[in-house]
Amino acid sequence: MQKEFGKLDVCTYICVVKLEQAIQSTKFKSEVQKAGLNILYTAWWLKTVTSKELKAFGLTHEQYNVLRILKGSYPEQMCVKNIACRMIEKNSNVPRIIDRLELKKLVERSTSAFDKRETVITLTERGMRLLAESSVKIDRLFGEVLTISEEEGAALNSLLEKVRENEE
Amino acid sequence: MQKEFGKLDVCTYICVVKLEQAIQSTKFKSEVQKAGLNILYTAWWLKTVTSKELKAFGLTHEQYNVLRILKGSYPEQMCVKNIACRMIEKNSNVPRIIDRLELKKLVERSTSAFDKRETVITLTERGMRLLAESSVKIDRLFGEVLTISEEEGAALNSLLEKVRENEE
DNA sequence: TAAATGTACGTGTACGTACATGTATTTATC
DNA sequence: GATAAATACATGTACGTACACGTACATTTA
Repeated sequence: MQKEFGKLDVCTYICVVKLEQAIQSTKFKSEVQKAGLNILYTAWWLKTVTSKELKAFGLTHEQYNVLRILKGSYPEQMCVKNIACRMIEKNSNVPRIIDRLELKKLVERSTSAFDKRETVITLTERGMRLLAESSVKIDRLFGEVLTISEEEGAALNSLLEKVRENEE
Repeated sequence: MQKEFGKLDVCTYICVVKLEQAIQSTKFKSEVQKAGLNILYTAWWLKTVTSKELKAFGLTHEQYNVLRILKGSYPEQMCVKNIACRMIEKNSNVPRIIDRLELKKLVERSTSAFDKRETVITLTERGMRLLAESSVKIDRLFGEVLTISEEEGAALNSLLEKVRENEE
């Protein structure tokens, strides 16, 4: 049985449009405050939608990201540090994610010859194959789900960068 | 020592504006794909900024949210289910978050008289006080950090709702 | 009213995040 | 060249998420 919240279950939430309905709140202090919550909620929504798709491949969102980053510099290998600095969530514990990928034989660890402190990660044949299969699905999903136009995408990008303009 | 990624440490990331710089990538397939990553990154950024502020109060982002939700219906009590359906992350394990708030004596659990399956949560005096102090700080932080205008906030909100318009 | 079904919540597990610390190795400094 | 500082990574802990399942209680149905 699917977990439920109020009258809506998790599947329903994925189709819910309005923030007010999603978090059962109508009183926001301002559009700006609402935007903050909206960013958090939309990120959760995006992650959930893609995670559901990745489940068929036995991958988590984060494991998929690491595989994609590795592919990005293929055939050049990458060390853990260089993977970490490309992750979206900057506190990702990359060694731990690598542990799981290694268990599934999707990547291999070896010590760098140039700097023995570095652990160099290689995508295996199997990892390449799984990534190829899953990324087709994910790209298609994004195409189906994110139906905003390029212009709207660009507008969204410039607004989000503006949001992040200020430091602490 | 602060954890580092490439040349940037976590504190630096908080001030980084451009997504390209943040995730060390310049080749996005489209503005729409970039927007997807931008939403995820901005959400991480927002959470990190507020979590740092909440640390002074011994609260996590999620614990703070639960306290705020409780205050929202104060003095009326809330059951676990009704808290859960107001959380931004819909799979939050609310009983576990309540466990920690209860340990810190910020809330109290009791069984509902109307429906013995329900656990009713009450904000304690101490919880009220801590929430009051911390929310002043958080509201101020948001005011300082989110310097977009109300119009920009409204534009952002309508774009984000458009992003979520499509189901799986 | 007895049995079946549904609901609310607690709890267990795998995984991820945030952060601190330990260890091996490299680089900087004297 | 020896020592100190910095770096790369692994690992431990507390907490959160995603999800499955168990138990107590409520509601529906026969």
